Parts: sequence; structure tokens; C-alpha cells
Amino acid sequence: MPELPEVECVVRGLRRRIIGQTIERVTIHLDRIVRGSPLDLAGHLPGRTFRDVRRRGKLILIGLNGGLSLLIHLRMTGQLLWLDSQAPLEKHTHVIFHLASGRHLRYRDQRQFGWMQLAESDRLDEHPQIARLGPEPLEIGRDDFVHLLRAHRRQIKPLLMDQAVLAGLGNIYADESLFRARIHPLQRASRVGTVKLNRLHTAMQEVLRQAIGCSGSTVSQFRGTNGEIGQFQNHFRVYDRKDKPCPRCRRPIIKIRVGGRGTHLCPRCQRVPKS
DNA sequence: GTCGATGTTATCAA
DNA sequence: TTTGATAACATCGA
Repeated sequence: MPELPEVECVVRGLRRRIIGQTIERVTIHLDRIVRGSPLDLAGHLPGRTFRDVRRRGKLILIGLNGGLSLLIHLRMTGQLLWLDSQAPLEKHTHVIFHLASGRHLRYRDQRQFGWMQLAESDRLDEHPQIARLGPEPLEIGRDDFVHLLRAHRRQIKPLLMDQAVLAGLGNIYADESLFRARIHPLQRASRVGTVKLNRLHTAMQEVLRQAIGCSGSTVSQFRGTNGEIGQFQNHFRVYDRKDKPCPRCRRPIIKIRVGGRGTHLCPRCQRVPKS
């Protein structure tokens, strides 16, 4: 579900709400969500205060006093909700942070693929989940971006979604970025020309910024910290628009499979690569 | 009722 | 080096 823009919106929502809040206790209803020892998490967090909230790729990093950080990955259907402690317990709520203020920070996850883990704040850079990530799509410069993609011979769409290459793009924003740059998702990255790669850099950053400005995309599951849904799905040009007219040439959008993922494109604007 | 799909990622075989 | 399949899980729509 959540890609870079959605995670960014969650991070901003959390930042506004939880900083300075103290954890009274943590209840874990589904152990599999917590990596490492669940008891460890429930044991170390009470009494600590949230200090800062950051994002790296699709990972959420929450700093606490005393040198600990909580890493959270939402994967497909994870949600972090800021609620009154009296709010009715929603289905698929797996972890609850009970705060001294009487509020709850609740982790919900229908498909249970997401996870959280405690780590030492001063060694985050060495954490395996962080160390292997590629550069941030909104921070990388155009020339670095072009050189980065050029160096690989893979199909460009799976390459864009490879978190070790670029950290934060997922299925929606890969499709949307490629459409705007008019690049076929099956094209080998090393064979895409400089003009198109430059265009892709611009398109990618524009799409991500617009999506963040729209509070993300909600296809079915995504919710902000307040339970609010995103709006960027109303601006999709190809994603989830199979058979609808291409906004540029009016040809119907098609859906194919690339790297095992549903992939949307305009067959006229994004020309099929030779062989 | 069954099948295939879903915004993620880790792992394995070819 | 790169790919495709598979798996984790619940739900929805055809």
C-alpha cells in the first residue's frame, strides 16, 4: 500500500502529534508484527518519550529518549492511527501504544506483512534494513540519477522499484513516473536515452511531490494518522485505469505484467522496446 | 464457492 | 546478473 508519499504523510502526521508524548505501556496482540523479542519492546518502551519522526525510503524511524529508535515498515496494509484511548477497537489492531496523555497510537494491519523493531539510535546507519537502501528519489540530483539507472541492464520498472537502487518508489509511482516520461516499463535501463532519463527524473520528482501534496493515494486501504484518505488517486494517469483513455492521446490504457506486478501503460505514448 | 488480484519484500531456483 | 515463482495474509470482485 504505502509508498514514499504515503509514508511521508504518515510521518508528518505523527510528527505533529506524538512528539513529546510519553509511553505508559505497550500491548502487543500479534507477536509476529514485532521483530526481535516482543517482550523486549513492551519492556523497554514504557516511560520513554517520542523525540522525532523521520522517513528513509518506505521506513518510518521514530526516535525515543535514551538512545532507542523504533523502526516501522507498513508493507502492504499497515496503518498508524492516532486515537482517543476510548475509541472502539478496530479489527486488525495488532499493537497499541498507551500514552500518558490518554491517547493511543495504534498499529493496524489487515494482511499482517508489516513489522516494527527496536534499534539503537546511534547505529541506525548500520541497521540492515537501512544500510541496503539506495538514495532518496526526492534528493538525488538529475545527473546522479541518470548514471545510477544507466549502470543496470534490467527492465526499467523493476529497477525503479528496487529499494537497493532507489528507496521509496512502489508500483503506483513507478507506473505514473514512466508514463509521464513516456518510457516503456520493459525497456532495458541501460538502453534508455539521456533525454528520456532526464525526463524521468523530473517526472518522478513531480509525481512524488504532487502526491505528498494530495496526502497520498488511497486505492483501498491507505489511511493517514487521523484515518483520513489520500486524494492523489484522482490524479492517476495510468495506474488502475485499464481501458480508460490515455490523458495524452486518448488510446486505451493497457495492463500487462512486469516483474510479477500489474503494470499500466499507454501503448502509443510508451513505445514497445525492440525485442 | 472459487479464482485471481491487491499498494511489499525475502528467498530460491533457473 | 537477472528473472520468475512462491510465500507471508485477509479481503474484494468477477
